[in-house]
Amino acid sequence: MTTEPRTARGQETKRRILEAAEKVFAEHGYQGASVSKITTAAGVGQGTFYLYYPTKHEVFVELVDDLNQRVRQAMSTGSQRGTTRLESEREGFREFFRFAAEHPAIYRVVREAEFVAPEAMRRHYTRIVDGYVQGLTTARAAGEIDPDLDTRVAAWALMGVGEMIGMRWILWEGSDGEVPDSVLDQMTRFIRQGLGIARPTESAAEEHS
Amino acid sequence: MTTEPRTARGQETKRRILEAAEKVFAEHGYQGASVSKITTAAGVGQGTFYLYYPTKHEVFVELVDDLNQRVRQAMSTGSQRGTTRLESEREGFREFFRFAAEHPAIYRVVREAEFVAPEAMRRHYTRIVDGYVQGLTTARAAGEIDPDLDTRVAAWALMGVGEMIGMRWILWEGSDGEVPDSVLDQMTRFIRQGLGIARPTESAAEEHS
Amino acid sequence: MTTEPRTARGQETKRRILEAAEKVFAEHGYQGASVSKITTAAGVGQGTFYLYYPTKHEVFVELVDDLNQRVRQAMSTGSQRGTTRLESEREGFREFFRFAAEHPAIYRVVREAEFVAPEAMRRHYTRIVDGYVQGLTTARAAGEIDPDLDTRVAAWALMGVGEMIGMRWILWEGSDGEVPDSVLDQMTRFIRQGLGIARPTESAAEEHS
Amino acid sequence: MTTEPRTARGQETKRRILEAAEKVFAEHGYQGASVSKITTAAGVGQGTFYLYYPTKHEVFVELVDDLNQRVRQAMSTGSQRGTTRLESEREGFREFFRFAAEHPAIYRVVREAEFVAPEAMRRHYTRIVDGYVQGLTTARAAGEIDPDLDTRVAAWALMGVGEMIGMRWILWEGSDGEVPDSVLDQMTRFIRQGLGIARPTESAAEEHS
DNA sequence: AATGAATGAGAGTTCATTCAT
DNA sequence: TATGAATGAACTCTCATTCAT
Repeated sequence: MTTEPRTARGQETKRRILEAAEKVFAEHGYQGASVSKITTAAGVGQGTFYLYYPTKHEVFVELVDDLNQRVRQAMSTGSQRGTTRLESEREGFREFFRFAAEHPAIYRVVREAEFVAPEAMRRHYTRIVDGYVQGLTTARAAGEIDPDLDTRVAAWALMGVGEMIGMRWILWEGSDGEVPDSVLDQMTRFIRQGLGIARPTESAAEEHS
Repeated sequence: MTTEPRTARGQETKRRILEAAEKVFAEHGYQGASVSKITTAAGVGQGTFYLYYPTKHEVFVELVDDLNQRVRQAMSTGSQRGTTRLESEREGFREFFRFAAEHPAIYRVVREAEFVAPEAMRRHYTRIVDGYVQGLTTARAAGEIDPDLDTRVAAWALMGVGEMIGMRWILWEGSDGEVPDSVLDQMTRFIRQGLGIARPTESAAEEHS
Repeated sequence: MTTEPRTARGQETKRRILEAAEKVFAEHGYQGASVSKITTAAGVGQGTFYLYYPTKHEVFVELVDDLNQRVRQAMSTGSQRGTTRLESEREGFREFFRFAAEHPAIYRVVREAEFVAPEAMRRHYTRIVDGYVQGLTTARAAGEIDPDLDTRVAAWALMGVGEMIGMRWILWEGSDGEVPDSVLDQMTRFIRQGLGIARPTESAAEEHS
Repeated sequence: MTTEPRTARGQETKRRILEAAEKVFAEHGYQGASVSKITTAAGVGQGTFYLYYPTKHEVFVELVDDLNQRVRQAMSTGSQRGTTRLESEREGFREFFRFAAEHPAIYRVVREAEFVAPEAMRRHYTRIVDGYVQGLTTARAAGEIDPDLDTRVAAWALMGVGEMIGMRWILWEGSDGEVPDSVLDQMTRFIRQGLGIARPTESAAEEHS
């Protein structure tokens, strides 16, 4: 739905607009953001915006999709660091929180977007949940988690836990917030038990005080 | 911050404006709602609005607080129906979902509000979480739940689970959605385990197929 | 489709806007006219315009209808001055030209409007033609004109003659143009013969030098 | 005022732009047409337009002149088919209507142009009228028409009749409208009488039922 | 010759808010 | 208490035109 530039110069311009959009949306929210704020931030003329995006709504959608891709990438990277299911979850969340802390936009803007671009939002959440479902299904097959758990419901529950904790400790605690280890520990404990994962052996350090 | 009417007629007018505001915000979101839409829906003149509310923002805050009160009331009622901690949680959520299904506004609008009225939002979430913390603390003292769990973190986690499941099954599944019992069961199971509540005796019916 | 003011003050304002619109449309044409030019000319704020007219298009339609009413009134008045069919036609045209000379807007704007508000234009022309048809039908019944003439076709033909002559001699000859008597005479002669009206007796003065 | 291409390739390009302009102006009117729509329709880059036309206004003028030439050609051809003055008029109009039916653009666009390019319009009308004047003058010299008629006034009257009938029966009756023979007959009758042409002998078929 | 990129002025329209009645 | 009138700033979006390649 967006127009692809045909020259290198154009691509550069479009990229700058998208970056500016992220900054502006993050600072003012969807409604508070205006095309003119975006173009000013990007250092281009107002009309230039419409060369690449038909509407303000459309940049927003592209931005959400872009952020979604990046956050999933981050989570996936974190997840692969873990050797057990639990470690995977924990590291996935850690990366998620880190990403969120570096891009508070994703929280604020994405949450606000439910009203303004529902499809984009659903795509966003669904994609993340799909990742969880896959991981959980594999884990269940391997006997690592409660065999009676519905992986889809569990996945949405995990999503919710992560989102809420993130909102509370990252967004609310000032802009450079970070989820403290103690909270991450408690959260991991809750999730471990919720998923029915056996308690790690004493040697395994669950509690990184 | 809002002006209290001095006559009965005035009270009636203010009430009608608030009701209209709920309807209009629910339908159009915060930005899409206009004062004129609200006054039209309320059947009063445009100027009348400003007799009771100094700004559009202020009705919104009052509305959020009002909804918050009602949702907490509903949850509390449900909660008291339960005889064990687990039943309390389950019934609390059930009422929460029921309320949400009847007032999809609360989800949409409240979620959107994060940006537009952050203080109101924090108050909203904090109040609900406070209720949870209280319940959980009592339960922990009674030995009903995992003694090592940080009740505050757990409360936020519960909040997140409820919100996300509600969003997914109530808002997304069409407007008259309802969370199916099977999902509520799975969710309850996840929470029971997460909180470290002992499995109910066989006689207790956890699985309402 | 326009909003009626509920107070005297409002009516006055709406009237001023319509008057300003006539002036501005006359000067700049439909496209060249802007709402802001109109409101400036009317001495009101830009937003005030939208209190009474939903769009620029809508004032235009109201204006065309208004002009139409006035021009038909003028023609009718002139027409009634004549004692014979021919005199009626002649005097009707004379008034038409006089009106057009005083309101060059009607020509320019109305002609331009075919593209921008076709319905309004058709209404305009049809109403005028209807007047002609009525007059011609009566005259035909009275044996005053060619009995084999289709009054509808004749009416459109008359319309065309008047419009074109008016455009040529009023609009083109400078803004305060007036159709010279000699032209009106020639035109009347053409029409008299075209309609098959018997030549007036010598005593009757057809040629008003 | 337009730039003449120096190569065959350039000529081809300019021609394509003019053709595209006709289509686009016909569809959207003068203001609704944009240079970018024209260049897109022509399949050339936006900048290319300005190689051949200094402004949007200028293509329009060229287009009007072009259409004028074609319509006069068509009328002339029809006219020459007639053996008497009356037949000439009738056949001229027939071709005019045929052309208009095939190019509704000419009506709409040309009429709209009065405001946007008055000089072009006057040239357009004047040229057609000049043709009439010439024909009528010849006919008058040959004693075919009313010797007291001012040929110039009569020519403008004829113009008006044709335009109005065409507008009514071609533009309004759906896009593939055609002036019915009965209307053409009536119109011819009106004109014949108006011009003071003697009634054709019985053998001549005036009424093509 | 041809093009896509870029621009900024200006368009129509909305709306929270103020004010006179 | 209640109201409709009025406003102007701000918004999104369009477009004729210029320019570097």
